[in-house]
Amino acid sequence: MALAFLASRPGAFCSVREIVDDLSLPKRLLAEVLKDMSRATLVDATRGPGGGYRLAMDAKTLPLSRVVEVLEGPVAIADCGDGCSLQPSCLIQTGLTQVTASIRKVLDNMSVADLLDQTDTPAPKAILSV
Amino acid sequence: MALAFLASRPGAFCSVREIVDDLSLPKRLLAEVLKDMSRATLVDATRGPGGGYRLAMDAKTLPLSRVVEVLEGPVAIADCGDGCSLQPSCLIQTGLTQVTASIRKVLDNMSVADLLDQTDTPAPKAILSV
DNA sequence: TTGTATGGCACTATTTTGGTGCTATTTTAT
DNA sequence: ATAAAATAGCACCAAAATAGTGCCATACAA
Repeated sequence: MALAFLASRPGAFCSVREIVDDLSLPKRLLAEVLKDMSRATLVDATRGPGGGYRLAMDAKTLPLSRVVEVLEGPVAIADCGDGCSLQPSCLIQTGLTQVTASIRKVLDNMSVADLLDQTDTPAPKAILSV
Repeated sequence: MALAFLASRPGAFCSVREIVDDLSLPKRLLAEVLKDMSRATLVDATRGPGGGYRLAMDAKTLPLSRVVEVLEGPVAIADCGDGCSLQPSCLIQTGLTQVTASIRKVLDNMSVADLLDQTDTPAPKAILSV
């Protein structure tokens, strides 16, 4: 939600207060999240009065997969691989990998700009054809 | 994993013990899960000696979306809608709905048969084209 | 130099999820 | 008949993940 907010005000630095007032989110929590995103260079930050955050790039070039990775770690539906004790007898590991890959593609092909409500977004580019 | 196991033994009733021994899963837990699936008619169950579970349909006709719904409820990446307090100020509700729809499509188009390790599965049919 | 704003880190609390205890009921083989 | 094998149901516990807070340091601009 915060990234969408920033995307709706391209280039402008928005303070946590500003965002929180508009979106009615817990201030401290959003601050924490934006710090993480700042560390991951998804957003630029400036301090002091008039400071705040802004997207570090065009919202169209920021895929959701990147956002998910920053907030929740690698895109996955299960912790398969390396240390899983079930691995030897697991019949579906490669299958799960395929599912994960497909979901990852969905997130790769949808950007923060696409996420924003379709008030001015022309056409979403993430279409799943079977 | 259990459904894949059952898919690998089409038509045969497999007991919880049998599955658990092969897959090294907690017996009691798998029993619970299979009960849920039985209630949801994903699997058939018979009691008594020689009884157990089997898939209620061809593994190819059982989409992963159905399995997810039974085990975890409606496919969703957030509880948007009705009772969400953030809804009025939320800028991404329709966007999230689109993401969910795309992910749902992935799960709709992949079956338990596809999930099974590609030892005899010809070609996965869930391919994501952009 | 003061007020506004982010940076960092540790910590608490709540929810979700993995897992268990116990008992009843159905079914088949002896 | 009856005992053993198996599912059905439900409440409960434990561990892990996630939402949220406290506190202080640091930077920046008027």
